[in-house]
Amino acid sequence: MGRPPCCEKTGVKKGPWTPEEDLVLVDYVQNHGPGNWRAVPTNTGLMRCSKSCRLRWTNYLRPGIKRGNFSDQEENLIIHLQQLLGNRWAAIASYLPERTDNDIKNYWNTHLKKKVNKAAGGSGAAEPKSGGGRAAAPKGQWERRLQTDIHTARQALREALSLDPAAAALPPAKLEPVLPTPPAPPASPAAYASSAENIARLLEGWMRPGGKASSGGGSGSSASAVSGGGASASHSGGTARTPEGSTGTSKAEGVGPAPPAFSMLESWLLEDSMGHGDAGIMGVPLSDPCDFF
DNA sequence: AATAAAGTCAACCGCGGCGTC
DNA sequence: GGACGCCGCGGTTGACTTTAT
Repeated sequence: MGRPPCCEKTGVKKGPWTPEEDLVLVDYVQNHGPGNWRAVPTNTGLMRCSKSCRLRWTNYLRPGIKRGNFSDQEENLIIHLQQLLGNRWAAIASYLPERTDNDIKNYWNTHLKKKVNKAAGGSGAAEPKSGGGRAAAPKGQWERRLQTDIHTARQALREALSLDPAAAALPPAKLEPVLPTPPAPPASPAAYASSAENIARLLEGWMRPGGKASSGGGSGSSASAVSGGGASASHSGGTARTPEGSTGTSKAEGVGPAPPAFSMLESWLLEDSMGHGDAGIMGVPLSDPCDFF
């Protein structure tokens, strides 16, 4: 009614992305930076809608994202954050810089939900359900509410991290100076270059005879070589991945070291324990305590 | 070895928020 | 102040893979 479908334009391609399309998109983002997605299809000739381009970039081509292989710390963190924030995957993802909201959402729906439900004895208490899909409160309000929850969140994080022996074993020396705010997306050309490397590897695996070229998209879409069976090839950013094109699921990968995100979180927690307070958390100063609700 | 069922994940859809005119 | 357009988010779907029978 009010709004026409975003991709009503005829000729807009849907479905899995091909490596060629990925290359075009990466090339464009390298030159122009992410953003102005509306202009991407027209400037690149990609027969994709702007949304699709943005999604592809943020979920797969963006450098520095890690896929599959969620560690116990990450699991615990997601569970706790989910309890605190509800299904605000973007907000949760901001605490896991290497993970995309889509990835976290999928992981929650496929793994953690069951896990938590089981742990809760099927009481169904695991889902706070922050108001039927959309936030029950306006954004500004929930952000403020989130800030009030910071202490609770920290406790939860501490809990989450302390539950995992591996976390406790992490040498404090690894902790880096930290911004408590979620890391900003990479902006330097070098960062984009790493994305180009992703694509290069992707193509490498795609063209390799044994590389399961089109196994993914059984229905003839070569892109599934990227997103399906060979999906892992497209996301080397940050984590070393074998070009074997394993299924991209967690079992296909070895257990890696704790992600930097956890160093950050731990550092944040440490800072807190040392009395550095909330300054800077969420990067948004709480203007007025009276604003709460 | 073949088939069915379950699990996983990439992508799409629709909605709401925010900025601009 | 209202209308319009773009962006981002969360829910959902469909295709593919893996596991069980």
